[in-house]
Amino acid sequence: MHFNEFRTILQPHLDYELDPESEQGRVIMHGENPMQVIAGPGSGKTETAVLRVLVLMFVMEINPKSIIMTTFTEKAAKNMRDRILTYAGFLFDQYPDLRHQINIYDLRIGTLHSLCADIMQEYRYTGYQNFRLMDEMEQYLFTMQHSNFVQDPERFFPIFEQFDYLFQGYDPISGLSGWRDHNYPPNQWQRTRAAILLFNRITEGVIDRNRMRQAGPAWDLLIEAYDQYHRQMALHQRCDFPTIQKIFLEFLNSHVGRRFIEGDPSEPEIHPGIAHVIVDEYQDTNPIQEAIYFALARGTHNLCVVGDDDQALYRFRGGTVECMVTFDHACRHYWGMRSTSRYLSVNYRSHPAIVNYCDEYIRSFPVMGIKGARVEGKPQLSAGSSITGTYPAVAFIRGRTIEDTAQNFARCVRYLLDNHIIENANQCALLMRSVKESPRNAGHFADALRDQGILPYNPRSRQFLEQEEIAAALGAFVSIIDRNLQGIGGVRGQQIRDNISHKVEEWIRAYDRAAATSPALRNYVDEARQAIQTKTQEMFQRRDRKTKIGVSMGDVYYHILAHEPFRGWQEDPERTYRLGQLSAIFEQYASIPYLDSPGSYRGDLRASRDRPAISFGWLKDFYNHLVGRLIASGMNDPEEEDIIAPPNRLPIMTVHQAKGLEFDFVFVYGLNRDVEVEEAIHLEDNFEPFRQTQSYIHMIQDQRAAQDIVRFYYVAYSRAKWALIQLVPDAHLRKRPPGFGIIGRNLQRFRMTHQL
DNA sequence: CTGGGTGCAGTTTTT
DNA sequence: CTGCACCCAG
Repeated sequence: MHFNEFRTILQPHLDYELDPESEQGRVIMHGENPMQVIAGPGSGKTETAVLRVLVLMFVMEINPKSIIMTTFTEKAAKNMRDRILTYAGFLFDQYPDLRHQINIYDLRIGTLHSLCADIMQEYRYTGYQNFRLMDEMEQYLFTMQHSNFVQDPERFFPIFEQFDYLFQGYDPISGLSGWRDHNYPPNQWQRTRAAILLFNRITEGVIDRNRMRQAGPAWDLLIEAYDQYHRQMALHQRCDFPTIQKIFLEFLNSHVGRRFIEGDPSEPEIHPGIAHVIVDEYQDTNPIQEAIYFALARGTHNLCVVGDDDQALYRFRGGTVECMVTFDHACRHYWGMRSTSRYLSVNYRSHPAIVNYCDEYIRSFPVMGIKGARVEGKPQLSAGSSITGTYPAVAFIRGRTIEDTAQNFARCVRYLLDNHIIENANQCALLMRSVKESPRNAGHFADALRDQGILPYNPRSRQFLEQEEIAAALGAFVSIIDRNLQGIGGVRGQQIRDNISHKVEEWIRAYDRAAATSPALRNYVDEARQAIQTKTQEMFQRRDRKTKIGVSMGDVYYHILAHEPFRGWQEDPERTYRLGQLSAIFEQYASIPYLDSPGSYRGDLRASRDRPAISFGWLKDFYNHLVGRLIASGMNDPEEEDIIAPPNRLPIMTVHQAKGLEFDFVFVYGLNRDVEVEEAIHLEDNFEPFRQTQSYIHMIQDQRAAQDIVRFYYVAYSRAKWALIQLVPDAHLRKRPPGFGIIGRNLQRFRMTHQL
């Protein structure tokens, strides 16, 4: 198909001109060799990437199977796939025969992790056979129980000292902040968290292990712990998120991988090779992902990366905007060639005043002018949307206290609705750092909205454990296995014991409330407890040296759910979803094998050898590992998959959640975020000397911390289409001289706008 | 408008 | 434990 036909078919479905001579057109029509597309907010970067893929398939007649397209999140990947299917549908409608020639479903599109898993599966790569990819919770439980870093703190003490900054934060379980007494190791939860951070860093940072080993005893020990953790994963056929990428990189360098990348002329249908690699959200790429992309495209050099260096938000995950800023450098390093740079700088999303505000905002910070902070030669944003009007498109709302500010905000939304400036509350969004409904965070805002008769939509408020059905299910479970809460006595640390028993008592009260309406539930719980009691008694009298009771956690849990009120609750999809999540967590815990006895799992209730009861050690581990983790983590409510916010609900979200989205009215709260050098920055610096690809950019920690904050607000501000309204309680202005530091400048800038 | 005392709550994000 | 939001006295 010629491009002109392609354009004629699609143009009626687009709200902009598809022009091959425009900057967008040049991206779409770009042929061979590496290209980076630097695209500002609202410039249609995903649309451009999608059209490029369509042109590759329909105009340039590239086999879909040889095109790889990836992005950062599942949601974004789904969005891209949907758009491609929609546009491809229009093209097929005009040329039905093409359906037989172009199989759109062959396109390799998804998050990098899902592609890694799929491709290695397809090629039956021996390094990744029957592995279970662990999610965050599983990795946590697995690491806690299988890593010597956690299990043998004496040996790895030097690492704790070396990375003491990983133990500085507040620990919700022990109620302590920081690692106070260096005569003792940090507690097991802190050690687990640190182990995961360090292990993930080593993998994601593409670390040269030999260089690290030679750097000193603590580094040598770290590699020892890392290797031991990886041996455990291999032994138990498990894999974590960074490691699947590491294995994939090994696959790409293997014989099979070569066939995948370069193709197999004897079977071109099955192994066409990789012709094009297109990566969206490239600014959040980490070194191992960069290595994967350059490996995938090594045959043709057709690597197209799309992103906005100013919207990099994922340093905590090892993401480094450096990958974007130094893309050209990387192309020279890997392939000895230069890349083409394209800039999409017309914003089609926002009112010109907002575009201006965002652009001036990011350029007003001297720290953003440092070499390496932004892509060189990046043009200013220009406004291209049809939104006009002389109303105050950038404004702020003040209040004496947080509560006042929240009420003024809710009144403003009410006003917008009453005067039909907006038709639906879901045209707005409230963006803030934490959406927990506590007084410092979203609490007052959610309440104020409700007072105005506007329901907030806040599925990520992490109120999992506070939900009646969850508390009741856990309470029933504990009532069966440990009615007197004896196992809690095995948890070390007074404060920790208190916190855990406080929570567990809450659950038991919730169970009591549920049982009050359901005698059958109470019957079951009492009988089950009795049965376990009898069974352990028998085993004890028989002097049975085995400890298997023959009952699993899952059995008990599902029997609980089979009774009222849980049965009735299962008609509510949200409650069902939450109970399902709890069962998944139980299942994850249950499936963790014991270190010493293969074939036996945590999920099997164990009897004590010394007393007629459930094993104290088993109960202790249950509280320590599962209950402790549940209390510390906080889980989110189910979210509607395709809907950002249901009708008549006002979404409250974090800036990260809002990334990639747009709203007519955006309210931003929490402009007083302070510059702090977080642990991700320390880790970056600590691991930098061992990276296989050395960094070209050297910025001091404070500069990187400041840039992160500027980018954070930039993402928030640039979500707004019609109006951007900042919410500022007086307390946030105190002790912050305008113009002083990042926050002061932030505050100075909003003061130049209108007060509502 | 400032400073000290009191009371309460305790990041966030992804695969 | 630390840090902030808020209150009230000056």
